[in-house]
Amino acid sequence: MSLTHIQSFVAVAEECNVSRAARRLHLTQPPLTRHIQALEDELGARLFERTRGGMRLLPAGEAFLCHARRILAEVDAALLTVRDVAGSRTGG
Amino acid sequence: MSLTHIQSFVAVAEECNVSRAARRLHLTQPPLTRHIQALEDELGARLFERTRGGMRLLPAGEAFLCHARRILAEVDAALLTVRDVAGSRTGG
DNA sequence: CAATGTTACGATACACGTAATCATA
DNA sequence: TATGATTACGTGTATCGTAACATTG
Repeated sequence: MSLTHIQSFVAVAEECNVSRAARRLHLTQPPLTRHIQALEDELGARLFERTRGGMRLLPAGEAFLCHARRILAEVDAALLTVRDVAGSRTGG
Repeated sequence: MSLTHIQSFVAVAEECNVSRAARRLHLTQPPLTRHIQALEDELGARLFERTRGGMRLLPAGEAFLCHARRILAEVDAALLTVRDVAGSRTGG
C-alpha cells in the first residue's frame, strides 16, 4: 500500500472512470489500472465493478473510500502542521 | 512522502536510535537515514536533533509524530474494514 | 577500538509511458 | 470505428545493502 495508490483510488472512485482520473492526476491509464489492481490484490477484495461505461464502487470500495480520504486529509494536516511549527520557531 | 518513510520516522522517534529502529523494521541503517532525510527535506523542517547517543525529537518532529501515528492507524483501520466488509459478503 | 549516524556506489526492483490487446455497441 | 479497461514490454528512476567515512569517548 502506498499513498500514490490511495490517491489513485480516490480519483477513480470520484470520476467513475480511469481515463478522466488519469488526466486529473497527470498520468496515463495503465499505471492507474495497476494501482487499483495492486490495492485490490493487497486488500484481498474487489473494490470496483468494471462496467461498460467505466468503474463503479463495490461495497468494499465504498468502505475503503472513507478511510482513504481520511488518510489523505491527515497527510495534508501533517504537512501544514509541521510547516507551521517550524515556521513559527523564531516568530513567536 | 510515503507510508514507508512515515513508518521509519515513527520507529526512529520511538527508539531514539537509528540502529535499533532499523532492526525493528528489518532494514539496515542507511535507508533509514535516507528516509528521515527525505522527510525533513520534503517538510522543510528538521525533525530530529542528532546527539552523541542517538536521535532526539525536535518540536517539528513531535508535531509530525502525532499525525504520523494517526496516518498509520487509519491505514490499519482501512485494511481491517475492507477485509471485514469483503469477508462478510456472503456470511451474513 | 567501539558505538553512533552519514555518504558513496553498484545491483536490483519498481513504476512510468508507448504500443498492442480485449470487450462493448 | 469509437470508447472503455487491461496487458506486454522497454527504459529510467528509486531503493536497497555493502563498504567506506566522519564523529565521539
